[in-house]
Amino acid sequence: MVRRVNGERSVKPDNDDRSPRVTVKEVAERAGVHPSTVSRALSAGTNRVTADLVARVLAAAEELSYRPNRLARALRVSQSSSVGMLIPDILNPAYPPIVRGAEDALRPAGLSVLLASTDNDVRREREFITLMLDQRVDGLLLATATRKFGPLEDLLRARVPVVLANRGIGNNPLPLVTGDDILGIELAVRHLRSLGHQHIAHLAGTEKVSSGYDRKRAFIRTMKATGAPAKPEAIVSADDFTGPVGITLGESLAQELLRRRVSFTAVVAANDLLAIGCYDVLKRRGLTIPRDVSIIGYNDIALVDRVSPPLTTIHNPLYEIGFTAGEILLNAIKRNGNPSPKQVLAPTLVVRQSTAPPKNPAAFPRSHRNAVPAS
Amino acid sequence: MVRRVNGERSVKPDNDDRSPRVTVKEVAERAGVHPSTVSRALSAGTNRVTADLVARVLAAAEELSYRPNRLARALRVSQSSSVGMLIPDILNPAYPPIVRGAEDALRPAGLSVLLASTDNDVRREREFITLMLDQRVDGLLLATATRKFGPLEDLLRARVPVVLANRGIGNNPLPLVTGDDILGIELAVRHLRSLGHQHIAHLAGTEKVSSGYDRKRAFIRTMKATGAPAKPEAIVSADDFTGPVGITLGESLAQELLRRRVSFTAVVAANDLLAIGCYDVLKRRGLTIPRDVSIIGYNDIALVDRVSPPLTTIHNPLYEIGFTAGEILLNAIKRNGNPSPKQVLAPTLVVRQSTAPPKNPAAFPRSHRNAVPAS
DNA sequence: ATGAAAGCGCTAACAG
DNA sequence: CTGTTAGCGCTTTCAT
Repeated sequence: MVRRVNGERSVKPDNDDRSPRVTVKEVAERAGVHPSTVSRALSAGTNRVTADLVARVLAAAEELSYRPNRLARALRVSQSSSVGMLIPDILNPAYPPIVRGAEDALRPAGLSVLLASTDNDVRREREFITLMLDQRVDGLLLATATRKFGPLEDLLRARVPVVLANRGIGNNPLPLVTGDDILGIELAVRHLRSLGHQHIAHLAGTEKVSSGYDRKRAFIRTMKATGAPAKPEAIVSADDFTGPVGITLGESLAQELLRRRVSFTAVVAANDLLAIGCYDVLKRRGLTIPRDVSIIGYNDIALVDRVSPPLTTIHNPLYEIGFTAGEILLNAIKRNGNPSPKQVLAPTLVVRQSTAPPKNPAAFPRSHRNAVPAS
Repeated sequence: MVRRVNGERSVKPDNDDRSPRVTVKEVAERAGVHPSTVSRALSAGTNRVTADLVARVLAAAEELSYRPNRLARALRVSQSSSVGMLIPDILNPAYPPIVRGAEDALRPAGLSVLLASTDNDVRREREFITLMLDQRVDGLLLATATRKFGPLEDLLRARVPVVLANRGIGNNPLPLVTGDDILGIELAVRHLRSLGHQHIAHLAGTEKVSSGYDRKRAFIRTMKATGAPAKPEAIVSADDFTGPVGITLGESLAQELLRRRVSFTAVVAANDLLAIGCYDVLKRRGLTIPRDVSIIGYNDIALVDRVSPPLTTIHNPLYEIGFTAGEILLNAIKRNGNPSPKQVLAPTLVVRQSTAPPKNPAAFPRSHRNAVPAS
């Protein structure tokens, strides 16, 4: 296609002026030994080769500034010393900490991580998974799983260690590390309830991923458990909209909520970005946070402690999730015991200034535990 | 070290129950042709193989769910179809957009991006560079360059296409894509000057990287050019502190500035994170932004439009920087002409609410262009 | 302890 | 147009 761009100067596929790199063979020549000896000296050191030969080989390698070709090595030993990691969106501030955690767990063991961002697109996800498999990664770290997870079959068949981070799949056959979404939402709702809120709305993430699904269910359950069952109209779901999770989506959800004319004095958002989007809409409507309505987010991403007002949120141990997932993957690769199928890390409530008692403190004694008819 | 965890079940290096994947050979057998024909059919399609053979091969490949081993291919053709990308810190919100841009430029061309975060550590940077070179990446995208750039020699010797993003090195022999830091700071300073500020401080980034260095120099120059030469004490530099760029560093810088008891009514920060750190310190001192002091940031990272008060800043086209760098690298890899040595993208001023005229509007008519004695 | 030879999976050069 | 042969750079038997 792009052939013959340069007319005269491309007789050969011009692979000649690129990196004529040093190989074991040349090191061997210089050290006066056989290539296989070089390999041994370099990997096993003085265990399988006499000390002075090791020295000679090392010297030769040094002088020629030899660097082993990892591709060749990987092909031979069928281990690439790399793992693939998939995240849904690199622009979503929740993921960098997870990535960082995973890297910190894997790197010291000599595993490099190949990162890819799928844009929440299942097609892209599939593509990347097969790409990484074709690359013969030693393991896979997925932070992109959806509840009904298409690639699952392929993955199980590929027999490569896989661990899920942050998002699980239904009836999970794969090890998973996640924050405790149920507990997190419980913390959020109870915080609001104890402040005196009775009418609480929920900006729900997509039910296609476990975090969205679990948080929504936990919301419903906890509301009921605390004697203030949520009205269905008070829950607006990301699934009714398109576009990436983010502030804009939060705006759409909040607008929809307002449109429904359901009364509420507080909202729990499925994540911080949605909460921020909600801020905007409410402010534009002339509402003040938290005086008119309280808002609580989820994840505790960077800078939400600086927005106006500072966001009360559920701190999700994102770094630890990534780190633990990395550790588990590492064990799986090294074949140390059986990985725990599921590891759930506890979130914490961090109270800042976006939540306060409702303006008209509801007549709602703390001891009262009976359900109020929904709607 | 972790040997013999499982006692009995590890006689062989247990490489037996892992992925017995299908190879060309097996596809060839099933299709009743020679392996090389399979290779041809799969890559050149109907150009170099009869249509029905192609069909048969494709069918066989499909049935066996054959996936080519990219490692083997890469070894053979000495092209890995991947490029390495280094960023200083994945937790710094300025970098994800650059990464995303680069990915968007490279992916459609079939190049996958291997990302690594160096933690601003030159040792780690070196490690990663050699690692990627050992991995035979087709090109390198560095957003980590320091002004005196250690690995330069190695890089030039390796003869692999390299392009720098966001940060240049002194007297650059490598293609570079960056925002126009000089212009950006000029915009910032002139904005403040036109508001009437005369005493402006600068929270400078490290001089070890071009952006920090250029911005600081531009600050000094523009201050002088607008007739308000900066006092040396009004410039505090990240180099006097340790730790990662971030909010905490911004706090340290601001504290140091205060400690120096130099008077100022505005500060231009070398980046948004420093500006946010400055917010905190000033607020804690009981100062109000922008009433008591104006602050302007740099980069326009996510959420700074939501902090309190919304940050006036210089919008750096980060995504475009990444994208353009990716394109240039792509051209270099494909050998299309010579890459432009340097491409500078224009930033823009985005005025929000952290800047305002100084409390005591200086007697400083717009037409006045003479220097005021410094200190 | 070291050398020889084979082969990981693929593709390119050469015949026919 | 297709089969044969060889080899990318490395490691790992197998001999010696």
